[in-house]
Amino acid sequence: MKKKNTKILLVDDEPDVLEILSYNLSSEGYQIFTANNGAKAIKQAQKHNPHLIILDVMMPEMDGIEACEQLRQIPELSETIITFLTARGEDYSQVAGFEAGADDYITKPIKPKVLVSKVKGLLRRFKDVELSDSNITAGNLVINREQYKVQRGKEELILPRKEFELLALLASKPGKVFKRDEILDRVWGNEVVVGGRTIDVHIRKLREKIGDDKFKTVKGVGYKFVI
Amino acid sequence: MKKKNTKILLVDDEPDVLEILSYNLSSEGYQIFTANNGAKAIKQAQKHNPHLIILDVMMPEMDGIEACEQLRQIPELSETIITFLTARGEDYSQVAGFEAGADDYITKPIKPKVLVSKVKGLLRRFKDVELSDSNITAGNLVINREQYKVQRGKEELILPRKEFELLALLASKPGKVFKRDEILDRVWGNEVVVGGRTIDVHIRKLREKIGDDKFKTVKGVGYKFVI
DNA sequence: TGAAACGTTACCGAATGGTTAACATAAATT
DNA sequence: AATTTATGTTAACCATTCGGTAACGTTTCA
Repeated sequence: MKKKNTKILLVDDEPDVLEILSYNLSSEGYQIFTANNGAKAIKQAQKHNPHLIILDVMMPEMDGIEACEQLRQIPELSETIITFLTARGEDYSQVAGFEAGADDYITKPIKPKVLVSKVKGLLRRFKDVELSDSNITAGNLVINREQYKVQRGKEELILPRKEFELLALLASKPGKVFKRDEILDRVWGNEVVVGGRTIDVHIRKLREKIGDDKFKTVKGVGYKFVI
Repeated sequence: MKKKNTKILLVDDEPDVLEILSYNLSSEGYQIFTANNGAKAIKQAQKHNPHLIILDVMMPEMDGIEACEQLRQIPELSETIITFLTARGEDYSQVAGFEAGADDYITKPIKPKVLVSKVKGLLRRFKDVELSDSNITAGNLVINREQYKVQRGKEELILPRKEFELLALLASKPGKVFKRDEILDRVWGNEVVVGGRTIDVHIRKLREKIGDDKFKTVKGVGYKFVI
């Protein structure tokens, strides 16, 4: 899964903290939602079903611990990772936090680099589960995301990254036509702007390696992978 | 043996940590003793002859390593399992810990569930027999984390720490591509920031020692170990 | 037929990784 | 404690390849 589709909910009563977290994480490409108290956090969580929730312990009214406990009651959020923000040295809140069902904690003051790598680490766990048995099988192709390789029958193909991503996308739903927009979005990402012929060239390369017949052009729309 | 008769000695200088460990383990039915420094730990151990000692590495005065070494001198405690509490990523303390005679380690932050199941596991091992299965076998390599040794066929390789950790990580899932991010995170730890070529250099050394063909580069993604 | 969309090729620049040596630091040895 | 050795990291440079674009060719369909 692309970062773009990874949702993070930030909960803190201080706007400044929200802002810095927000800035750092969204510039990493995550999709960010925020809430400034426990009640709103729960609403947001139910609405967006985020992958990760970063929760300040110290908040007026409903504190982080309580919010966490309530979040953990929501079945849809059972797979969500919850991590606390605590001031350094507040050991007790860590203890209570784990009891309330948190998976980790992040200590203030927040260092952007540490934050980002911590978040990556936490999400990796989630991704690993997602990816672990996510081999795509399409026709005589087996696409293994974890190993970044493609098997066609007995032979093993190693594709460059973009080609691999493109193939993986198309083959994830054989027969489905992916619009050019959609392909750009999911393989290249929204930020990057590339020229009009770029996709074609990559399709060309795939056709060369995998077989002309596997990739059909739907004029005016996009491409599809057929078995 | 009934849990009720299983004695556990907890040693940590932070009362909060003692409290949570104590709470979780005693609610599992174990008989708990505590100490807040190395010297007291030794006294307690001699007095109660516990089955398991959980020892924080970082303590003022006598640290966990030293305490462990002294505990290991006591003949009555030869059957006692000693496990360390370490912060995640403190690889070295693990090494030193094993050298000092520890049987295992538990990483902070402590998650109650993990703690309990780990403790159960340790005690089960104690009941059964000594059997270390923390060896990774990949191809003709046997990687022994406990002894920090690598065997290739009959010959025994001693690798420097980082090289060993890197190899152990890659070989833990042969075929899986580990992204550079992930490698940095898991071998170097997420606070440490090292230059961009550091991983490459270590891969180079491994390739020299283990074999060029075992380590494949996936450009733009990372490295994988292949059998 | 001609405009729009896609296909193809060749080429270039940037990104990425490889390699070596030098430097820094930690460990071991005396 | 001083010296030597081993390990870890960085810097500098090289080699490769990947991704993208331009330019032109081809198909499609009104």
